[in-house]
Parts: sequence; C-alpha cells; structure tokens
Amino acid sequence: MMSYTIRDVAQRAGVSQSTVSLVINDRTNVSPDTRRRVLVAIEDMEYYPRHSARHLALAKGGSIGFVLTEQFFRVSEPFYTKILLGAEFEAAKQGFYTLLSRAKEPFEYPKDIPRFLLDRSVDGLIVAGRAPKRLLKFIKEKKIPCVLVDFKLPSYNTNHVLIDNLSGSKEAMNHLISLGHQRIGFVAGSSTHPSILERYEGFRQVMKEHYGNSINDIDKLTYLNEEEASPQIGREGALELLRLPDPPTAIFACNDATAVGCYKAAKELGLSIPDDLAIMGFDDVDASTHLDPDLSTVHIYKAELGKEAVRSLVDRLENPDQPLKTKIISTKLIIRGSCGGERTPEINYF
Amino acid sequence: MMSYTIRDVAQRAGVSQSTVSLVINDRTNVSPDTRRRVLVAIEDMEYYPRHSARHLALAKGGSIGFVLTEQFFRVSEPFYTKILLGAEFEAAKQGFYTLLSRAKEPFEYPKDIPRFLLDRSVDGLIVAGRAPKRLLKFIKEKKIPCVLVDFKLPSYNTNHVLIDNLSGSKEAMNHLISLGHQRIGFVAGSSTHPSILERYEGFRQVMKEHYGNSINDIDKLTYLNEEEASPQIGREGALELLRLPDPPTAIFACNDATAVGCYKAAKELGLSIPDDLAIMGFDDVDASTHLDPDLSTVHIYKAELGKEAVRSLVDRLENPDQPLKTKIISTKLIIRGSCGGERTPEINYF
DNA sequence: CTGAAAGCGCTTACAG
DNA sequence: CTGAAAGCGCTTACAG
Repeated sequence: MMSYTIRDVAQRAGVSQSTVSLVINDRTNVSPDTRRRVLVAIEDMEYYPRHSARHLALAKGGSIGFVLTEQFFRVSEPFYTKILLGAEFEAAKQGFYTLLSRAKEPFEYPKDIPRFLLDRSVDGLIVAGRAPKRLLKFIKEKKIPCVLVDFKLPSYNTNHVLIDNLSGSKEAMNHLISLGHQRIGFVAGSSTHPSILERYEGFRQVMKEHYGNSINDIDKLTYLNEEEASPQIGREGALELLRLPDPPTAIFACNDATAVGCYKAAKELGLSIPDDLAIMGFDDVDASTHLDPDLSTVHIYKAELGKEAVRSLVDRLENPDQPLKTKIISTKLIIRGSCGGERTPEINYF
Repeated sequence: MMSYTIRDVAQRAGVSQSTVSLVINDRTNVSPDTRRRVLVAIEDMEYYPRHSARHLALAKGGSIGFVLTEQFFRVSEPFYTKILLGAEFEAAKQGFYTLLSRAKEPFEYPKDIPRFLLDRSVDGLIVAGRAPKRLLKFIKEKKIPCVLVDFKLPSYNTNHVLIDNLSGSKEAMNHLISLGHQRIGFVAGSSTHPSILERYEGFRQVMKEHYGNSINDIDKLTYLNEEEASPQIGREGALELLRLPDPPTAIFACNDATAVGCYKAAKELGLSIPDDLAIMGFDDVDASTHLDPDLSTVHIYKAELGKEAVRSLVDRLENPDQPLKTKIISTKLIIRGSCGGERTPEINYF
C-alpha cells in the first residue's frame, strides 16, 4: 500500500525533487531529455502525487463545497439533487472535487458551520436553494468565494446563477391564454422564495396585460402559501380556487410538486384534465411524465445550473478581483397533455 | 483569509505545538490547567486545524469515495442517488467526507481510474450498483478498503451490503397469490444483474411451490431482457405477455421503472388496473406514488443501504484485519392500488 | 536548465 | 506532564 513519493522518482530518474516537481506541473525550463527521463520514471513507478501534500504546499486543494439545506434532501423530488449532480460533473471535468454539506435548519451558529469551511478542505463553495443567514454572514466575513444558485438575498453581493423564472412564467401564461383561458388561477407554496415570487410576478403581469384584470380579480384567483411547496399545498390551493363561485378553467402551479396536488383536487371534484381544467407546472421533474395526463410544464435545466455554478466559482477562484457576476439560465416550455396545445417533441432535456 | 495555525495557538497559550496537538486530539497526559489554557486560546483565536496538514501527517484523511457507474446518473429514477445521499449522511455523521466518482462505461484502464484513488484523497471506497471489472481488479491490487453495495461478483471477496431481494420477491409473489392470481407474469430488464436475478428466482420459487408449474409454463410467463430496466422494456415485455393466448392476470415487474412501462402497455390494450391486470413493482421509487393507481411495490431502504455501506467501510478502516462481512438489508412490501388487497398505511420509509 | 533548502501545518516518537 | 525535533510529500524562491 505504501507507494512511491516524489523523492523516489527523483532518485530513479537521477534528478532532484524540484525537477520532478517541475515536470509534474508541466513547467517550462526543463530540458527535453531530463523531462523524458522523469516521465519514464513516473510511468515505471506508477507515481501519482499525493493530494494532501500538494494541498498543504499550495494552500489550496482543488475542492469545492456544495451546501444544501437539509430540507431539500427530504423532498422526494430530486430538484436540487440534479443541480448537485450537474455541479459535481462540471467540477470533476475541471479537476475539482466536490464536498457536500447539509445546512441545518434551524442553524446554530458556530456549531453548524460546515466543517469543510473550518478545516479549509474547500477553496470555495456553492450554495443552492437557500441558506441560513448566519451561515451566509460567516461566508462573507471569512471572504470565502461563493456562488448562490437559485437563490438570492437583497444586498448580498456575490456570484449568482439564477433561473429565468419571469420569462418562463410569462411564456407558460401566454400559452394558457392562447388556448383561450381567461380565468387562470395561480397556486403556490414556498411563496417567499425569490424564484416563486418571480413566477408569481409573471402570472400577474400577463393577467394584467391581457385582461386588464384588477388586482382584486387577480388576487381572488391566487392562492399563496409560505410553507414548502408540495402536493398537499397544491391540493388545498386548487380546492380553494375551484370552489370559487367563478372558478378558474386553468391553474398555473408554482412548481410540479404543487401541480401534483392540483391533479388530486381535480380528481376529487370529478374534473377531467385538460377538458374541465388545464394544469401547468414549473420545474419539469420526473413526476411530470408519470402523471396522467402528463404535465405541461416549464423545464428548468437543472444540471446546467449546477455546471454554471461551478464555472462561475472556478472563474472567481482564478480571478479573485473580477467584478461579481450573475448568470440567468433560460427555461423551456414543454407542452404535454395537461392543458391542450400541440405537444412538444420529447427530447431529453438535461 | 490567512488565519491562525497551531503555532500561533501554542504561542498564545504559552506552550509548545506538541501540547496543543495533544489537546486538539483529546489525548491524555495533559494537565487540566494546561488544557484549559490551550482551549481558551483556541476559542479566542477561532482556531481550527487544517485538514490537509492532518491528512499529510496521518497518511489518512477521513474521506471515503463513492463510485457510481455513469449510466446510473442518467437514469431519471434516483435509486442510487438515494443510496449516495444515505452514505453521505452517515459519512458526515462519522466525520468523513464523501467524494463522488462516475465510473466510465466502457472503462479504459489506466485513464479512467478515479483520481481520488490515485492521489490518495480517500481512505477507502464504496462501489454501488455495478462497476467495471478492471476497476475492481485495480482496487484489489492496491488493497484499497472497499465495500460493494447492491452488487457482487463471483469470487470477488470484500465487504458487501446487499438487498434481501429473494425474500422481498417471494413476499410480493405470495401477496399476488393470496389475491387469487394464478397466471403471474415476470417482466425484467437488467436481467444479468444479481439483484434482478434474485427477484426472478423468488418469482420462480413461488410459482413452483404453489402450482408446481413446469419450467416451461414459467418460462412462457417470463420476459427477460439484458438491457437496462426501463419503462420501454417494461412496455415491451408486458405487451408480449399480455398477447399470449393465455395471458397473465398479474405482472410482477423487476422494478418500478419497468412497472411504469407495464402501465403503459395495459393502457394501450385497454386493460384497467387492478381489475383486468394487477401490477407489482420493486424498489419503491417516487414514481410509484404518482402512478394512477399508485403502485404496489417492494420498498427498498435505499438510504439505509448507503448508511450501512459507510458503517461497513469505517469498520473495515478501523479494523483492517477483521473477517469480511456481508450485510443483507430486508425489504418491505407496500400495498397500494395496483393489485388490490388492503393498503399499507403510508409512512415515510426512508 | 538544475539542485539544495526552506516551508506548508500538522503529528509523533523521544527526551527530560 | 511538556518541549525540541523530525517527518509526512509536496512546491517554490533562490543560487548557480
């Protein structure tokens, strides 16, 4: 198990450690012949530099941290998991390791700080979905390079990778309108999350533009709940709206998990989808294709969000003095069976 | 950003580095008073030992690797992802970091070896689902502590964490039989995977025991496909069996993804579930509750598999000379709406 | 172009 | 119980 070190290689190649190091790190100023001898020795001995030693010498280890709120692991819909996988993929491609940490909620101050931040295991980190303010404050104090994904906080300046929720939402709404719907309901959980707020804003804008609906009209057709978006919330919200004297003919759910609950509500009330009620989701998680009829929704390029986050972070790591950057990733409307219209050909959108 | 080292703490506390180290590592032989002084200095300075330095000095870093075949990331059903999350959870609890690696398929020998194995970033690893033989050989050659999860290879001796597929399969079959089904079909993809073979074996055993069916009878009711289990395969298989002159009244799918395809087939043939056709799955992935009717299936404690894998590995790391161990994790039959019978109360089985 | 030396921040025998 | 010293395996000025 004990294997060769740089010293062994140097000895075998008849050069100094420094020279081997130069070769390993692909520096110039090594004669072709020396380089060759070293390379041969490395090959022969199957030498590979220890990560920990480089890390210590360089004061950086080529690892990035990924912080995800505990709750998002519980959620069955693997939304953030896909972002994580995308991040891990891009990180690996760029030669970085990814370390994962679950942010506790509630967060206790020094106790719950991710260990990899304390022991300097990571060079920087990605925070997805949301994070305790106290943790964010710590990150800022320690000046740890950081990028926020699908999350932002007023006046918290750092790199961001965000979803173009507003455009996605308006596109979805316009589709519904093009199908002739006039009374469209909006059902949302997680109603304080910036992404949900933007989707809501899209809903409102389109309603106003098209029908000049009064705020009051729109409010009647809106169900907002601060609790985590879920099928339960979707069901509640849909039931509430559908029992209105003048119920909506279409419901735009803030995400697919919520839409699942709208299906349940429709079923309970004996409404058939899409004939009696059209439903539109947001996210395009796996569940959407399992529903019957399958759900029209707004696709989010989840893996891509993760990849962009890594690119953003690596960029920051390499150029610390750059201005902060925010990347907005577009969405794609996917028409399936839950609201009529011509189906979008099914391609694998990662 | 530059922060205190053990030397700074020593200076502040008026002791030597060695003493600080002893305190940090909670060793005996430090006078209460000295310990206190050191602790205070650590607190005051918010000192935390660098991971890389400990790693180098100790020749082990408290990280474990998790190897997953590339294909399993593509699969939309997050089966292995949940195992990974469980592993990550337990690892964190035990103070280990988890590093992830995607095993390429096909695997090219030295090129595709996970880097964390080469650069000694991990102390041991967990391999889930399957892995290239050449990689397994490398692991064995290098004597890297390793545990295989939901996978085994004849004569590959190492620690294992496996699913009790045989019992799970027989329990599911017995349930179907208790409902009066006599002609039960078995539809499988990934038919060479040890877990699928065991489920198949359970199917055969029960069929033989109960009806003394001839191998021939059973074979007629069996659809096996070596390709990755999927809805497509499930649909094909179900269609094939359902078009038999004497079609099955129930189908046992090798996993839930396959069962999804069986639903499609039933729908195409105008069969209603569970009245015309009962369907039983295996895995209990999220999709199963989204189906209509929701799928009766055999629950696998995915996170628990991951956790046990970590425990097994840590155990191995701490006691290298122990005998090899195999842990078999039981399953749980969950009755929902796809085959009749009294519903299992829905609890969150993690 | 190459080597000797110091340093990264820890741990661990070994003295005392 | 405590400290001085060496070592873990790299990288990086600095000489030459």
